[in-house]
Amino acid sequence: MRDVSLRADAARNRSSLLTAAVEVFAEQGADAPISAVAARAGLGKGTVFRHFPTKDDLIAAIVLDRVDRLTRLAAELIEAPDAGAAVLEFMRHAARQRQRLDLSFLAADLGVEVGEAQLRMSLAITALVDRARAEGALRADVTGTDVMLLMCVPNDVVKHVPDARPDLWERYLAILFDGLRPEGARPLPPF
Amino acid sequence: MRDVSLRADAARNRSSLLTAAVEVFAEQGADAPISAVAARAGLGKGTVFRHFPTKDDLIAAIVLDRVDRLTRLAAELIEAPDAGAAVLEFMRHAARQRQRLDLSFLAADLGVEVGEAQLRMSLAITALVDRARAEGALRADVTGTDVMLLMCVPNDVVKHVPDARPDLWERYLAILFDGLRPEGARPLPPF
Amino acid sequence: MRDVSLRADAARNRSSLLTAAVEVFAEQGADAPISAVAARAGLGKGTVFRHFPTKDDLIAAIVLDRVDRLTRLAAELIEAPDAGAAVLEFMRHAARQRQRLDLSFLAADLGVEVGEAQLRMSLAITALVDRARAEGALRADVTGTDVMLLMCVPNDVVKHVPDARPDLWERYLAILFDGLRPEGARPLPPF
Amino acid sequence: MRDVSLRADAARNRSSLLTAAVEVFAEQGADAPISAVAARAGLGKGTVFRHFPTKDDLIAAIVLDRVDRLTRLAAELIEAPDAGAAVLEFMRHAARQRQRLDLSFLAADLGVEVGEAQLRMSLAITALVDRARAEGALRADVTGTDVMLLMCVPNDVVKHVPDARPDLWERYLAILFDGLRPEGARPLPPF
DNA sequence: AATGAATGAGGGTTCATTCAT
DNA sequence: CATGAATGAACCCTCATTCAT
Repeated sequence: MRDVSLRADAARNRSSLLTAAVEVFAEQGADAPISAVAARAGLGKGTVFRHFPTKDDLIAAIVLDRVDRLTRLAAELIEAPDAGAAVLEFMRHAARQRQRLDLSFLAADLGVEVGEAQLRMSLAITALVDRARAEGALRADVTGTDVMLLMCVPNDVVKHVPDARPDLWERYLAILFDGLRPEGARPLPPF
Repeated sequence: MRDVSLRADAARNRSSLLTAAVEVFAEQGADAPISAVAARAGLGKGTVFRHFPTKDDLIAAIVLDRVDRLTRLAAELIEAPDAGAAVLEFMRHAARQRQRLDLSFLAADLGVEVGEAQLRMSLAITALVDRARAEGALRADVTGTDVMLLMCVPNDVVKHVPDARPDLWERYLAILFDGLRPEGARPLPPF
Repeated sequence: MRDVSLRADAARNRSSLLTAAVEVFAEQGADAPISAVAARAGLGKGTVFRHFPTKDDLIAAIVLDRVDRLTRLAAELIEAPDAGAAVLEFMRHAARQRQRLDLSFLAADLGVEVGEAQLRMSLAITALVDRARAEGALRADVTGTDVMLLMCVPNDVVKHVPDARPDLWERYLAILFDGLRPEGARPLPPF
Repeated sequence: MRDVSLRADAARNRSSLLTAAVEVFAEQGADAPISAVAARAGLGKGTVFRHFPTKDDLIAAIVLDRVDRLTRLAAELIEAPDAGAAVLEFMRHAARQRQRLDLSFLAADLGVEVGEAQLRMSLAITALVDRARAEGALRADVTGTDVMLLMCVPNDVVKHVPDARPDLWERYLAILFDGLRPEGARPLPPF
């Protein structure tokens, strides 16, 4: 009973830390000190290291969480009736994540676990995109990898606009998605 | 003549430093140590300081150079016969710069000089884009600011792909530019 | 009790650091490197920062300690039966502090806290001096401020004598105090 | 003819540098950068080192100048009719030098030349003081060394008073000199 | 002889990480 | 388990000094 409760505590702390880290890194960038994360979570600095032996581990955990979330989303959307709308919906979700951990969350050096998660996400997105393409909702020469690479663009772009309206990213998602549609598509350079 | 040669030495060093800094920052990110830049340039650490009193000054110099280059390019292209092709050419150039100092080079806190240069670039791009739009080469609801924000995307996107072919960015420029064309354009959310 | 012991450790270190800093600054001047202080205290460089976020904070802490000590001393001596002897005693104590942080500890830019402490000290000294003057133990035209400015002189003077006997400062305190006595006093230029 | 003019140039530069150094060190302290001295003198940094191979050499030169000046002054005053007034005059001169190179100009590690100059000054002052003491203008137990050590006190003391009237040092010279007079003198601790 | 560019040692400060309590 | 004190590597920056021009 006791260690159960302890584990509950630990799990709660781990979760607080992840939340705090996402916030802090979003606000201050990924080079924010660990102490800031600890403070935000209302915990001691040492506790962060108990849960994440390394700062990189903490970042990896954040990315893992995010990637898995997107994988699940893609898996759900695969059953949507309108595949094109599903891809758009997927990109909308990806872009909405107002986290400063931008495209770099695709970085290669985040450990095996994250790598595997990225692979799973890649497969799920590819499935989604393949279906949309088959239905003619996307241009013929676009792949799941393309979508994966592009999905953060709206958010990234907007990050550098001071005082932007919070939904400005939708504008760039729209432009981008128009570029993914079959209408008026010109042949793409190879991948 | 003599003091010219003196300055020639210094100017060459300054230029070496800028080149080295672009390379190093591209490889390691903008938080690479100044000493790495100095080493790459084959110069002493103190020499960097002599030319750029602050690391921020160094970064600002890089950005200033890049921005001014783009401004000049836009100014030249304004006279091109095909305005749409000119915008594409402009974006191609912007995307080709293999520098990790990505979109963030639009950041606000780089000093007045850079701010003014950014404004000049913004005006030049807007002129270019306005003309292309007037000719029907771009969708009716796209602005110079949009292009300015999007021009680095191809490069940014590709940076996270390990072992990518060096011209992969062209693929994403093509997608993006298709999104900027009038064909199949659906109305955009406001800026 | 336990966290008391934790704090006891930290407090001991803080105190070691202050002691070490006083010694090192006395020997090498206030521009001695922080690392020297740390080494003298047998602690890591970072520990100094933990306790005193800035070198100036460390200096301010030393000065604050010294000023408060003198304020307490003056407050005690105000009840002494012989006010003239009390002032002499006070100056003796002030001069005895073998610290190279000499008169400059009256410098203005040490932060509010030190400023307030200096004010308190000033008031306490003035009270002491006023009483002594009223009793005829000091010349009529001397003020607390004068004493405050002069109290470090014996120590300062002696610091430049190589191989001086350790109590040489008493000689100059005697001369100085004779100058503060009413006997043979000639009118002073104004403050 | 030419190298004569060159030497004249050099001598003028040397003198400019000394003046500039005195000013700069007085304003910013002795840790002011050499470049500040060079700038003040309107010369290049390298020229400073041509004249004074080391910063310490520059400081030594300043001190040497000052010490010799005081030696000459003492030598002149030895012939004054009123020996007591002569000592006071001497101290007045010493105190008037508004230079931040305070008492520390007695420091031991300034090189042989300065050491010898200090010795000469010491002898000259001692002669002056001995005569004044013999005439009963100074207390019987005061020595030339005492005066040498005390002569900078007025200036030192005042340096720490913000917004002091420029002649405030006279006040402390008066107090000090009253302490050196025979009236009311109490026996001194030994040297 | 003068200049100022180049150098690199050294100082203050930050922060990931370890560890005693 | 949690805490936060201690640590030291690493960074930016300053400046005395050297040296090519």
